[in-house]
Amino acid sequence: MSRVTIRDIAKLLEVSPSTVSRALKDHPDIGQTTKDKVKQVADELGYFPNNQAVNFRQRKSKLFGLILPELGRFFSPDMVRGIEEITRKKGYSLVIFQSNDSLEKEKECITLCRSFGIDGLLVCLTRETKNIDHFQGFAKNDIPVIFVDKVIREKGSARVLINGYNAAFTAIQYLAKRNYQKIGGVFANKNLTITKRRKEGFKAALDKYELSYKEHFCIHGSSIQEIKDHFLRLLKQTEKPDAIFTMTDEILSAVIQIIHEEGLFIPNDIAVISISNGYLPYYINPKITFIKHSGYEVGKTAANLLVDLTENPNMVLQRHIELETYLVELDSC
Amino acid sequence: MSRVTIRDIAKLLEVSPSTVSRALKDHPDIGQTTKDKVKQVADELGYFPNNQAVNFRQRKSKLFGLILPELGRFFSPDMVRGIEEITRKKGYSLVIFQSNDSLEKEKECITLCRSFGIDGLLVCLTRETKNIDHFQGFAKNDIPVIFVDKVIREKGSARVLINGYNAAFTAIQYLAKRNYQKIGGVFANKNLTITKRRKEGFKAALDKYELSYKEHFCIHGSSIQEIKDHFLRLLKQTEKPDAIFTMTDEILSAVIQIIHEEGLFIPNDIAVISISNGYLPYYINPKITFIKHSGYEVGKTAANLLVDLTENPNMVLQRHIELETYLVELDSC
DNA sequence: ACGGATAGCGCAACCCGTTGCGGAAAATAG
DNA sequence: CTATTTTCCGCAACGGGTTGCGCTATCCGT
Repeated sequence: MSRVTIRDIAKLLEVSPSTVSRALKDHPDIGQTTKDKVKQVADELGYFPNNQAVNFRQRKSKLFGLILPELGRFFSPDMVRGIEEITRKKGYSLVIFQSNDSLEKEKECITLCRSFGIDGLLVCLTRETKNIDHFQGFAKNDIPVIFVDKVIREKGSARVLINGYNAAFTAIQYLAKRNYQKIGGVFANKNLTITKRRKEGFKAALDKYELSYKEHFCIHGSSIQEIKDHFLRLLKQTEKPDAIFTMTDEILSAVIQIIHEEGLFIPNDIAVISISNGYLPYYINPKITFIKHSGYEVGKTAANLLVDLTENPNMVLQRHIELETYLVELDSC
Repeated sequence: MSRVTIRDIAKLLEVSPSTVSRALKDHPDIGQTTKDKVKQVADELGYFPNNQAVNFRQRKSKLFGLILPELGRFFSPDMVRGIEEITRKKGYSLVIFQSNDSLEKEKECITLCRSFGIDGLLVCLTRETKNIDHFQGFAKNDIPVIFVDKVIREKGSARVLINGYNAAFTAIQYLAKRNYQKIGGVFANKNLTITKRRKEGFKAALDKYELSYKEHFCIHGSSIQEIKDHFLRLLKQTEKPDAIFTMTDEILSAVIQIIHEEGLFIPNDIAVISISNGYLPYYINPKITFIKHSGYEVGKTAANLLVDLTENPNMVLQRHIELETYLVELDSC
């Protein structure tokens, strides 16, 4: 059974397809009686418009693309949730692609997005991505691209992320005020902008509170396993930190596991603070204080910006948005 | 700058668009020299096919829809990850929709899917959904629909989920063998098939080990808050369970929080076992034993089945798949 | 009754790649 | 050298909704 088209309705009523088309969208050129008849027949036949045809004609797809390294368990699901929510509210749908943290796959995703004729793109870059030249194709066709969360600082690019500098700063400040002296940090891949910003905030806060930055208290890793290994080694050193800052929930989860496995207690043996989306800190016993950032808000903000850029590219002034975070105090370090 | 079409190439080479089209796909009717020239020019101009036009013509979209109540933090991100992986490997892309556990929104999502002309659909039903009549429209157009995880038992429908009965049975068996006598259970909404199946397994195992099923040791809830409230009340009763089974990670996370807040210790005060995707049990101290199910595997299996149903609807025999789970022993109850 | 305004609708092109069919030129056969 | 096949390519329609433009019929005013 083939689907009902506008021409089927037209034939049945002995009018032209254009009349049907206009009648269905209440075009003033069409008389009320005709409109009524068309709508009634459309209803009876169970007609619904073929978006493929419409979008093809209008040269738009009402689709947004979302490329992200991987659907994780903390930040990204919330972000996707926020993106999907806004996206749909505004009449768009969302196609998702995983780049698996591979630059090559990221480029594949881009090709797919282009061939689908997406109207806008949200991207969370892979850790392999060093520049954003491969997104130039979209600019040429006036298709807006917004970088989210894992971004690269490049002028002109639209970016939505949290203020990682302030978040890290706030975390260390909290520890410093509680007289922790030997503050360590566990960070993601050294080369990522997200890591750099958070480490800058980390260092600045240490500086402000006259605590020396100790390189061997800071570890970096690109995978959870690497982080676990490095952190375990850190704990085995003769001089151990008395407090640990973790820059993401993923890292926090790794650190927590090692701490438990080593039979250490929080906060007596070691205090822990993290930038977090705000779930994990509640599962842990004792709960830990964290700097709350919201994947959901980042997602919503980015999606709203994308809609604006898509529909009124020239009206949008603020193309770079950093969301602020806040302290959620759950323990008593 | 508008995008390059097949006609642009045709004009440049003074051939017909059809020749270009055929040349680009190595049609035997076209001479080698022409093919080479076409391909070269296509390359120079940065031509890439307009999928919208192609799909419109072929009356297919190479898009799969995925409707789920909400993107959670445990099972569903992994499932989506698996779906996206297979989907893309097989040449399809994935559009996601959130129904927010509302039947009305679920229907909205269906309308969107239909108007997009998706080639196949994966659905995780809302808790409000009592029947699947509103999916009939897809059947009429030979568009396969697969129900995933949260399904409704209805003959003829394609379903992929875990064997919740066996999973629950295994969990209770584990507790019974360790001589827990007063086993409680925390379940989701009573009316859901997923809940019923797991509770059946729960009861069956109690029965096998001659442990009486106590209604007041079992609680149900539709939201995390509701579950927390009920569970807290359970703990305040004079007769408390000595072990608790939780049917999902979401529920486990709620239960864990209450246990911690009440200052109870696992497993001495109360043992805990859960069906889990396998992350949360590691964050908790002490780690807890769980029945491992895999959102990732469910996603991959469902996506593979969907591809099969889409491409060879008549070849597929097995339209109902239940994945088995296994015990992961982390504690020493 | 006649000129101009307006309401109501149809024609046909358009978006872009695909494909059945037919035709001309070249190659091969006889 | 003619007849037949093969090679290579173009024409035109298709898919389904949209839209600029033009045409006719009715209406109003004078």
